[in-house]
Amino acid sequence: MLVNLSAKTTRESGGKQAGVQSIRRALAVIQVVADHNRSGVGLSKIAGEVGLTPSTTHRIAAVLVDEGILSHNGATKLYHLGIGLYLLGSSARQYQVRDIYRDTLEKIAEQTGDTVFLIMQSGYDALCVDRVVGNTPIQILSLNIGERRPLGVGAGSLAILASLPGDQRERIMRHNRRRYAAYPGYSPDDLARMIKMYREQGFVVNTVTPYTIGVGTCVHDEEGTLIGAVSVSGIVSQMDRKRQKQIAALIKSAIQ
Amino acid sequence: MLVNLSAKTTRESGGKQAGVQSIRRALAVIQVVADHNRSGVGLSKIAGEVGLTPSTTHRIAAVLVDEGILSHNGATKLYHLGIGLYLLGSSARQYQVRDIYRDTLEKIAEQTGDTVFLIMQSGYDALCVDRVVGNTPIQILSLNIGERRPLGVGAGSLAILASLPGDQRERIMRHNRRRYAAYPGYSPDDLARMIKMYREQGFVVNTVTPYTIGVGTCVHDEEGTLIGAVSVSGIVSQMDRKRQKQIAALIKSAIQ
DNA sequence: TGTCATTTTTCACAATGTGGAAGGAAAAAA
DNA sequence: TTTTTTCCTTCCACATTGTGAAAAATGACA
Repeated sequence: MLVNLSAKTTRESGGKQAGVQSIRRALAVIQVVADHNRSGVGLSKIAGEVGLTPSTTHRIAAVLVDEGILSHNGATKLYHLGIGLYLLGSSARQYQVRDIYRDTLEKIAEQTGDTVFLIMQSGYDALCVDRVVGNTPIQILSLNIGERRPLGVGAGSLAILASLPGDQRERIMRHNRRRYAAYPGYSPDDLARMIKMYREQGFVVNTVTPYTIGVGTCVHDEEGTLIGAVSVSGIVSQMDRKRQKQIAALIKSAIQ
Repeated sequence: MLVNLSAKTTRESGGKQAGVQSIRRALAVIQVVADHNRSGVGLSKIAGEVGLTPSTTHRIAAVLVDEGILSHNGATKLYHLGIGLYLLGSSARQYQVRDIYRDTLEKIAEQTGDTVFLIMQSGYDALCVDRVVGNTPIQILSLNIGERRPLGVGAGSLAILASLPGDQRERIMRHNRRRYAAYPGYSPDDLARMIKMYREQGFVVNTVTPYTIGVGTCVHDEEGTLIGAVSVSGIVSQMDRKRQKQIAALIKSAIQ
């Protein structure tokens, strides 16, 4: 074998799981085409960039075209992204707000030096839609983009829960009751206290990962509809009461 | 084998090409998750819908999660679409206008009964971004969504070329000179004549597929920037000069 | 505590995916 | 024009990769 992408000489060695080579390769092909989507890419260039033989690349690209993920121009022989990929991506519209708040998050991260999160509600969950890290040496990365937590767990997550109408909030908390048990400091009493805090002062402060503190507040659109929440996380020692208030004020002014 | 998705008993039988089973399966898994993206889906439901065993489905879903295409909630065991899929879909932004003009195209298709196309420029190509078929028994489907033609070939395509500034137009026509040769009725003289027609009367009429005629005109945004073109295709016998003008007027009023 | 419904891991087997080689097709050079 | 080069596509023997039944693990519910 000329190329050995995932460095696997025998099954299961190397660490990566086995049995999915071709799927990984297909995704790599799609990524290369995405990188050259504007002008299009030829087969041999794709093959070169993913490190496969032209024949294997051709077979993979042919299925992707057949499935509408890529499109192929018979005259120019160039591959572009297909309508199928766009439609699939459009199904993932939970991430759309990301584009709107990117700049705002970056601004907050720059001014605080801490990690900033954009959180949205998704059913009974809080979904992390975006994350920007600051330039402070210690960053809180316990929550990745695309990850979910029970609605209520985490600063942004809790801010959303607290600002929901009472009946919805009750239903969600009842549904998540068992899930809260996995997090220390999320007893019904703790939750009630934090929700009250949010309603009184307009932001919430809490801890999910030990030794860290998050400060969060909700984001609404011009009409006052709830969109999601923005939160900033740092280590406990750098998050005294005064700084918490400053950060809450900073978030609010950044999101207008 | 319990299930036989692409009906393939021995290699290469059945018609579909061999050697890509797992990629097709992975795409099927993504599609099922997309269908249940709002609420999330469990493994056994995915397995049931794509017709695979839980173990195979699990392996496929695990790679997709690892690659960020899907996301998986460890607590609820539900799968959702991942940020990776959204980002890939965002790379295919050439299809974005589609969402804006969908309704307009459908309206035109209903009123004319013919096939309506939304065409955009993409480099030296015209890209078919959307297509809506009418209710007339004969429909012109020679151009599929995602397909490309040299800019200038086709009614919408030609309308775009004709409305570009002179120097750009020259450069594109020079680049495409050889490609035009594949289409009858696309000599330099023919092209010049059709471009002149567009500039004089605001729409263009031409033939790519024999026995069919397309009528096309450009779409601009509020500021007058060129977005693309809309065209209507029907069979020659139903496209006399009078109807061509009617259709051109109809398109123009529909797109405002 | 035990039962039931899931998800996850394991493993022997062969079907699927592989890439070298050869055939085409089209562009570039002579 | 013909030759050379480059790139795309098809073919096929081989073994790596993907498969699914079964077993193990997890968790919900009573």
